[in-house]
Amino acid sequence: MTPSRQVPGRQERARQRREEIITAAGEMFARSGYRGTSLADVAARAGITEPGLLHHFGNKAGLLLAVIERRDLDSEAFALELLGMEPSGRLRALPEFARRNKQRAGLAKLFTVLVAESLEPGSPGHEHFVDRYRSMRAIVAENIRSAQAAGLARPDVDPMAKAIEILATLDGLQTQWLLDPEAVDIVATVESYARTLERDLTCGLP
Amino acid sequence: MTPSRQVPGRQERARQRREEIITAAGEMFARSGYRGTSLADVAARAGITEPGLLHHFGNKAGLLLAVIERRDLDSEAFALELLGMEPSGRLRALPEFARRNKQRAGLAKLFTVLVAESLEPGSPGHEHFVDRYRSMRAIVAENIRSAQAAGLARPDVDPMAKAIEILATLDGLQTQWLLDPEAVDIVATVESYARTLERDLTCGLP
DNA sequence: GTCTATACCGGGATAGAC
DNA sequence: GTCTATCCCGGTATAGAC
Repeated sequence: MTPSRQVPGRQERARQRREEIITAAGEMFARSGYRGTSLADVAARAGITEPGLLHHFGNKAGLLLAVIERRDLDSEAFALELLGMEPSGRLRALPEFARRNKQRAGLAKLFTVLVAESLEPGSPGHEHFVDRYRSMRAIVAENIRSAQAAGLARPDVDPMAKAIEILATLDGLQTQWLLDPEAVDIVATVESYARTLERDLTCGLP
Repeated sequence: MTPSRQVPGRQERARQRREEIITAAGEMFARSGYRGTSLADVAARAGITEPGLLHHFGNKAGLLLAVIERRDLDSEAFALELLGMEPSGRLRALPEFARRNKQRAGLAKLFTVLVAESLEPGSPGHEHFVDRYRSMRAIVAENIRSAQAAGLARPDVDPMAKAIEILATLDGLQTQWLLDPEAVDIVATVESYARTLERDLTCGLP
């Protein structure tokens, strides 16, 4: 029997160590990208040696996948939160999303940087991001469909085309903001876009 | 006196060589990013040795800047073309832009990849892309302003906010398309977005 | 202007002790 | 599970001949 105790056990300690390393790696990847970050960079920041690091993740790509996985848990939590809301209030939640992202700019940057590094088929994260976008598009499209069914959106918009467009805009706003935070107020522009979207979906509606 | 002749002179030959190298570098940067590409990769593709390559550009960052400069000439040509059109026809030119970009996917990818690698202040291309986005936003905003003055767009949209939003959407559509060309038809989605935009700018207009 | 040769560093990864 | 030591590769860049 392996008794569970108050004091962290061996496995628990290891898990914590892993989490610390993933956090360190995420910070470095956001700054310099996957390719621009060395295992030594991550190891130094996590207070471990390179072999110690590789013990947990096998190789550098394994570390990347762990970082991506962690980020996904975070964004999934947000998606669930959004889906738990009234359909009519989801648009209004967008600025709140932006506000939260602004607090954790590192996470936003991580996503933007890793997607760009994953454009090429065969790169370590490629499959993952392809799948992820497909499922995000499907979720948003389904939302639009239900809004249409409820009479909250014009029936003549193509849900998938609009879903692509919405994700595109949010991504693009984020990129411009990350590049030049002085010139682009992410919260204000997302707020403005939410109004655009509301107008767009309801324009000409009885 | 240095006579200009029919046969390419020494300087002309050198310029051509430079252009060939820049082309090769652009292709490699688009595929693997700046950081993921080695001078050896570029040299091999251009049919030259590494020292030969460095003779022309000094160092790797110099090569990057040359690639960026070339890409800019291309996009400036498009901007001028667009500005030469009737204001009312510019929206309809967007899909044509997308169609052209589709033919030269490498150039689109190059831009997307390099922007992401330039998010961090201090990276080789950072200043350049900050400036470039600022001027693109200014141009688009000015276009919106003149459309408003001509009664072609609702006067209550903030031109700069809308400019940010338009560039964001086009960038984001491009990213999704590059990541997953099977799932995202870039021409169709840009066409759809152009309609969105037209509706948005004129919705409720007398 | 392009080459060969080479310096020199930093990268990822492994072996094996503790 | 973490360390030290080490391997070996590939990276950028320079020196100097032609």
